[in-house]
Amino acid sequence: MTYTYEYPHPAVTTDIVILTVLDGALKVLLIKRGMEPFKGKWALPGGFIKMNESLDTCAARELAEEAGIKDVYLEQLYTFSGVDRDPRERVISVAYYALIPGKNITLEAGTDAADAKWFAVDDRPELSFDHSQILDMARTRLAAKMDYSTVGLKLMPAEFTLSYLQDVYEKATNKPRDKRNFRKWVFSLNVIEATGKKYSSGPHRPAMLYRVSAPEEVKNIR
Amino acid sequence: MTYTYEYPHPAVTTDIVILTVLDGALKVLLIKRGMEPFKGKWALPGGFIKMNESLDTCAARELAEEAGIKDVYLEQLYTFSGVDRDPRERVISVAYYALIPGKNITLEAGTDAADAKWFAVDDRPELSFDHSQILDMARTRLAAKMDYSTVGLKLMPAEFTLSYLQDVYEKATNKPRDKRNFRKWVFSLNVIEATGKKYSSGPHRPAMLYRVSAPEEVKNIR
DNA sequence: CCAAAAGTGTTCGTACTACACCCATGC
DNA sequence: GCATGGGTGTAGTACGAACACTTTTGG
Repeated sequence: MTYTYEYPHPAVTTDIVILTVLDGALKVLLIKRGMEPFKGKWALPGGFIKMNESLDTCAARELAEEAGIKDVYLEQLYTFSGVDRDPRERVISVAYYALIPGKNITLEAGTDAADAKWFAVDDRPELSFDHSQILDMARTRLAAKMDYSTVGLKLMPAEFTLSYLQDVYEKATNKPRDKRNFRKWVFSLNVIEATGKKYSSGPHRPAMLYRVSAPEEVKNIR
Repeated sequence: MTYTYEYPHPAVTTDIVILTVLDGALKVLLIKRGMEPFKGKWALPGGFIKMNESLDTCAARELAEEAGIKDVYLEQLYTFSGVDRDPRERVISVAYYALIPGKNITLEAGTDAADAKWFAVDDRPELSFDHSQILDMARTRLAAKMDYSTVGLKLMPAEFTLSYLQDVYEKATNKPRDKRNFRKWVFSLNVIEATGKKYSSGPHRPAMLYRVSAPEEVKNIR
């Protein structure tokens, strides 16, 4: 079956930058391409939009299909439209970024899950298409947004220590923070609460565990 | 001539929210539609992308064709993709916003220029498609961005007084500013410089005229 | 008792807020 | 000389930045 139009139409895809902090570094999930073009090279997960879904839905679907990831924070980033960005045909890509907790990540089997892998954003292979540019923009946006909103909490698991939270902030924004100032700042936001539990991780004082008070909400600061 | 694809492709358009401060209010340029759907109703200028142009180019072209406006600040806003946002066919719209100085505006004749008109954003007719939603987002984005960047200067003519600048900021962000504090703030940014000229507008002390130091640059603050 | 990370307060500087009067001009 | 908008300074407050030691635990 084919589809015919009176005027030429571009193809439209979503590409998703899936970010997390894992093993002490900001990481991105990449997929090894199984088909031309760029066969065997790494790329962001993504795919063509269907006629009966919105872009948000498309991004969420691709995330589930290609990476086995569901129910995560997903936000539209930017739309890329370079005329020659895809060698096959004219493709306009609406980029999204997703934030997921760095703990308890199991890459469930998707279509290509065997070829999905986490890479440190700062030590990544050459990417397909203009995906390197997209990744850079996602990273910049995340760093900026963590300073004026509470998106950073989307990188947190259900329960976490303040040291872990600080580490995630430092890795995601690539800036060191002072321990006492960071804690004062977080508490002043009124977005986390103590669970009452403690977490022992070695021969030293155990840390208090916290949770996000309103997990769904992302509020702007300032 | 027709165009055929193996899979269905959506149409892609750009829609442009052209904003300015005019007669003491934030205004948007709307165009009366000459064709169905929504014939006779007001809409944002915009149109379908061509196969050999990027979205930025498309937005700039539509701006020139439909409103006769060239060489202005233009920034991608968001991509709208509701399945039923256009009754004709599946259309994905990449929204842009443009900022232009409120003085010396002459609506040069474009294709539909006779039917282009400025409306106060707060007192506008019912809009076609989802353009009301797009306009609201542009307005919110502008107000936010004027607090942490120097985009606001894109609303300034070549030479302007500080009172006029303050008025534009107040109208665009919908918040009053203290005169002395506003002036201190602007000067601390180091983005405007005195021309040495004065401007008399009535039976009172004439105002100093200023210009933007680096007209092309838009820098982030904080 | 030793090593290791958790937890905790104070001081300082800067930036934003609030606020009221004199100045220069046209008529 | 009077009406009108243009132009200016200071004091108080709040927020971010810098900075070091005690606490609790496991081994």
